[in-house]
This record gives sequence, C-alpha cells and structure tokens, in this order.
Amino acid sequence: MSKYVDIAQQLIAMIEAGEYRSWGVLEGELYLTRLFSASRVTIRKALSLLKDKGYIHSRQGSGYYVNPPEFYKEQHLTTLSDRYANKNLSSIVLAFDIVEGSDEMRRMFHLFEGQKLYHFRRIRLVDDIPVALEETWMPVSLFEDFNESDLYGSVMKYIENRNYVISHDFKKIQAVQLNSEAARHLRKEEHSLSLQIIHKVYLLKSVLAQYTIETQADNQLSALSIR
Amino acid sequence: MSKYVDIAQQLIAMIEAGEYRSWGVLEGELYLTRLFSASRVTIRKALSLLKDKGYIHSRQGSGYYVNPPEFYKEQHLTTLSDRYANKNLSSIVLAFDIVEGSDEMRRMFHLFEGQKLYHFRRIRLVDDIPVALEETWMPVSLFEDFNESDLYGSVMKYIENRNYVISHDFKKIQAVQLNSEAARHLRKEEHSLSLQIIHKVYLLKSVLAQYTIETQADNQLSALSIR
DNA sequence: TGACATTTGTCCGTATGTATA
DNA sequence: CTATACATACGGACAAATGTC
Repeated sequence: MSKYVDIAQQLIAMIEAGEYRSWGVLEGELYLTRLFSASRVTIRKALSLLKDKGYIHSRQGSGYYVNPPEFYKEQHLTTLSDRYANKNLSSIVLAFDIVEGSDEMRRMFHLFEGQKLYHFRRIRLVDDIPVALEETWMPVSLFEDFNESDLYGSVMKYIENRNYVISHDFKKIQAVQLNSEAARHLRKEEHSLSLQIIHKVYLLKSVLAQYTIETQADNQLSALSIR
Repeated sequence: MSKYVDIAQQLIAMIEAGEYRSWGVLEGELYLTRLFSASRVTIRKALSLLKDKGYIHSRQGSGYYVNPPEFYKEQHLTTLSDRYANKNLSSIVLAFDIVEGSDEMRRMFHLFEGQKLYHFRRIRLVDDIPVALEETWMPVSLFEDFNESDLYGSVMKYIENRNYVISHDFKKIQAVQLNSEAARHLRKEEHSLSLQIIHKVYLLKSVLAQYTIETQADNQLSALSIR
C-alpha cells in the first residue's frame, strides 16, 4: 500500500466517522505533513484522491473543506460489486448457455468463425433484496474453464483470478421501462422506469472480455463535479 | 494559463487530430519533458489530466496508451453548456415567474419567510435542434437584478459574471417518460424514454444558488473508469 | 528461469506564484 | 499591506512493474 493511499484512507475514515462538520474546514497541508510525517507532495496526492471521490474540495488561499455526505455517499457510476463492496451480495442464475451471438456482438468481440460466447442472466441481490438484473456475454476462447458455479460470485473477481488484467470499464446509461419478467424479478411494478447500465470490460491491448447489460431496480444515480 | 494545462491541451489537440492510433502508444515521459521543456512532475500532471478526461491510460513499466474515441467523444456527465461548449446553443423561454416554491424547495434553499424564487422553463437548442427541456428555480435574494433577458444565454455565465463563485455542481440522473408537452417541445414521441438530470448548483459556503431539472432529448450518457 | 534495461509510480526537499482573509 | 494557504514547478532518488534477451 502506498503512503498516500494509506493517508487518504485514514482521512476518509475520519470524515465518515463524522469528525468534521459538513462544509467545515479540514486541517491544512502543513499540519497534515506533520501529523502523518509525510512531505507536502504526498499529502497533496492523498487530498487529491479525496477530492476525486467527492469527500472534500479546496480553495486556493483559503483551505480544504469537507463536503456533505450527499456528495460522496450516494450511488456513483460504479459497477454493482464496487457499489455494494461491503454488503452481502449474492446471485440467482436464471440462464447459462453458449451462443453464437448476433453479428454486432461478434464484431465487438472480434470473433473468428466458430468461436462462441458464454451468455448468462442473473438476478443480483443485496441482503436478499434484488438490486439488479444482469445479462452478460463473454468469449469462450478467453475463459475455457468458465462454468455455472462461477456465476454465484463476482465475475470480475473470476477474471482477475485468472491473471487477466482489467484495464478499462466503459459504461453507458440509458432509461428503460421494465418488462413483465424483469419487473417480477426485481419486485417492481410492470412498466416502471429504471436505469440500465451497459458495461464493456476491456483487458489489456483492447481485448473486450465482457459485455453486460445491468438493469437496475433503482431509478437513480448521482454524480458530482467541483469547479 | 498554467504550464501543465497548456501541455495537456496540446496533447489533446494532437490526439483529436488523429496523430495516434487507438490503443497505440504515446511518447514516454522522458521524451515529453524534452519536447515541452518541462520537468517530469509537470508532464505527469498534464498526462494525469488526459487520463481523467479519458484520452489515455498508462501502465507502470510499460507506457502511455491512447484510448479509442468512444471513451472521450461521447456525452459525459456534464451540464449542457459544458457538453455543447463550442456549439451554437440557444434557448426558447416557455415561462418566467416568481413563486413561493414548495416546502421542500424552500427548505433546500434555506429561505426565510417572505423570500421568493425565480422559476423558469426553457427549451435548449443546439443548431436549432432541441436537446433538452429545463426547469429551474433560483432565490430572488441572491440575484436581485435577474430578468427574462438573461434567460437567452447561459445562466451559469450570468451567475459568474455577478462575481459569485460556483463551487459545486451536484447531479442526479433518473429515467423518465416524456409527457405530451415535453415530447412536443423535444420533437419526440409521447411516452418515449429519456434521461433526466437534476442539478444543484452551490456557491461558496454551502449556498444553494440553483436547482434545475434538465430533461434530455437523448436517452444516453456515458462514463469511463480505468483501473 | 534469471538478469537487465526501460518506463511509470512514489516520495522527498525546495522555491516561487497566486488567491484569500 | 501582510500573513497564510493552496497551486505550480523544478530536480533528484528509489521502488515496482514490464518486456526482452
């Protein structure tokens, strides 16, 4: 663990423990260099991390200020596994098969003749409450030993355990209306509105490893930008 | 203009001009220090900016790589004025009045007895094509001289011209179905799905200056995260 | 497998610029 | 005007990951 990440985590813990008022001042860089026995550069890197995550903001000549929880507690644009990192996340597998895939899908994965795709659908639950419906495609050629039992954990973790390195995670968000099946699985009204996140997970060298459509039970996501 | 921002802009211009292949390598830090006569720290700050904007990614021990346009060209989670920065943006004002506001709205703005809110609705157009419908509330007390003629430009610009400093811009995204009026204004089918972005614009010291509901004509937004 | 050069990542000290109070 | 605090910039050193021989 690098020093600046360690410092950042300590500061985040302090903020989440409520040691600072919303919009209140954080100690200055000079104080923090002494507190953590680190150089100003390192402190600044840690604070910059906190800024990116929405915990604080700063004003030149004035100081660092703690943001209200609304700015960092809400769902940001992350994948399910990130979002519910410390929660009790489980899955129900609705389908698992091997398919040809549509022309567009095959083009996206750069598949050759004969190469196929895993295809599966899962309900994702947090504390036994459904939070999302997932439909995923992955190339068989990359994951020869993949099987249904891997579907009960995090597929991202499976990929990383295979020593593949995930380099990019591209997301697109769109509004959808739940069909009757989706509504039933997510315990919502039929036709209710929801956000759909489309992921593309890339390995090194532009290799597309996974294409996922995640239909959320919730109809809200938040984002923050600071000038 | 600081040096690292200047360098970042030059690099972005080169990437957008197509001087690099997607997933291709960018020159290393050492080369760039010589090219721009800057220290390694400065080059790294510039490259870090490019990373944040989705133009490049890097791998320790390997190098910097240019992302495909999909990762930086699409609509990110920005306000309209950012998104269409260099386009021909105009407005049609549908309504402009001064209101009490709901209890929740008054609480959000911390209004005292008697204080009121500007309220207006606009169609926002790019090259005369409607891209969004906007409904906004702003406290009268902050902007005594605000009037309808200010609605034809950017309200953000108006705020900054008044020497107010915008510190935060909080956004929430949700799925909605266009009602008949919205659909007509946006030239879409009634009941078609769309994304709605709810903004809260804060000045210094937690002063809420603007609350806006922006209903998009488009049903897509994208985001990127890199490991 | 191991050694090696290359490249990015982290960290330090220091100096100067600039906005704020 | 002045002190303070964050922002930018430089130079140097070592660590860690990568690719190659």
